Amino acid sequence: MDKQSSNTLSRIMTYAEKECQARSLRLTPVRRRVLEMLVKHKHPVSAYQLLDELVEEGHKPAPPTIYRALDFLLEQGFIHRLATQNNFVACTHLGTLHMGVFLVCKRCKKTVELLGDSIRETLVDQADQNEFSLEEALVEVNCLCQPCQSQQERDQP
Amino acid sequence: MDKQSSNTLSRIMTYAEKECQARSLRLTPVRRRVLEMLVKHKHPVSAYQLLDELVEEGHKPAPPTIYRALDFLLEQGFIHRLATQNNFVACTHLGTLHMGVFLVCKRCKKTVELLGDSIRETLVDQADQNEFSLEEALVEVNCLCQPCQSQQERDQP
DNA sequence: ATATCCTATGTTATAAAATAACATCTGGGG
DNA sequence: CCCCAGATGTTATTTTATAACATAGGATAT
Repeated sequence: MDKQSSNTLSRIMTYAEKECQARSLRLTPVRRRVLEMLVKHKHPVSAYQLLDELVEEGHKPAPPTIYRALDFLLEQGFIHRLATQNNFVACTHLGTLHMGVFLVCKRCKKTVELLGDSIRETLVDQADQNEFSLEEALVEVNCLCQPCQSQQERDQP
Repeated sequence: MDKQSSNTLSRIMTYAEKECQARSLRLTPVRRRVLEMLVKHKHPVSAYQLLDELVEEGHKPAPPTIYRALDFLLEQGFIHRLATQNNFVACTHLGTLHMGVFLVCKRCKKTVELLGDSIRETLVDQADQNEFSLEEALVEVNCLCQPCQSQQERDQP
């Protein structure tokens, strides 16, 4: 891993630790390990992928252990869930109030998380008009990233 | 069923038939039946609920049959999939170019589909800035509808 | 210190959602 | 009529997620 992502990783872990302390919650070894793994991955990963990685490390947790850790991290806003992919991904806007808006390349799965402020405004508005109160939202956008667009053109000219 | 929804049902089925004809595709009995069931339901329903209903009717299809029908209906844009709920719902804006934007009451599951034009514009914009080309998007908004807000207040004052 | 309680984790089993792989049917074009 | 592509049937399996109950471990009060 390069210096940049290493910095990012440690900064995120420090942030998570402080947040947990502030909220009187425990960032236990399993939770910490799962968060670390998610931060290190470039792409969203599934619960069972995480499970397999832990098994390789010697730990042998069962599915509920992973799902409980994921639930915790979701609740604290440290990670997001991409429902169309059955995947989880570390939040890249920790500490910033935002809505989960994701561009996902449907070919290589490269994922970019946006802040989605203007979308949030629109949604609050439209929810209001329909007498719904917005609680939380998930926006998943199936895309092609630039390299995959080029590749696609080469594949099917 | 009241006259209004009956009209809606038959109008939708007629629309689907014409569209299939125009595209040289077959709205087979299974596909037709699944679409009918989805239109009749007020809330999004799961593939296995649909399966159970067909079993009750005497038909005894296996999961692949339902999923193939659902895939067909999704491709034709007659229905949408709500990924966070593992549910499917009939499109309420047939014939209108739109993006799937859903307000879903997290208590009673009442669901409203919006056209989402302004959100689409925003997303195209932001995808562009990130060198992604938008293909399709899913926006699911967890909400509380007005009656459920009131109920919630009564439950937990 | 230790009893107690709450939270987290371990463990086993199972439910729920989706798909793979292959067989069979069917209906429209030659 | 025959053929073939597309649709459905069938069986088995994979993938994702949770239920239910047992155990451990850390903070708090006494």
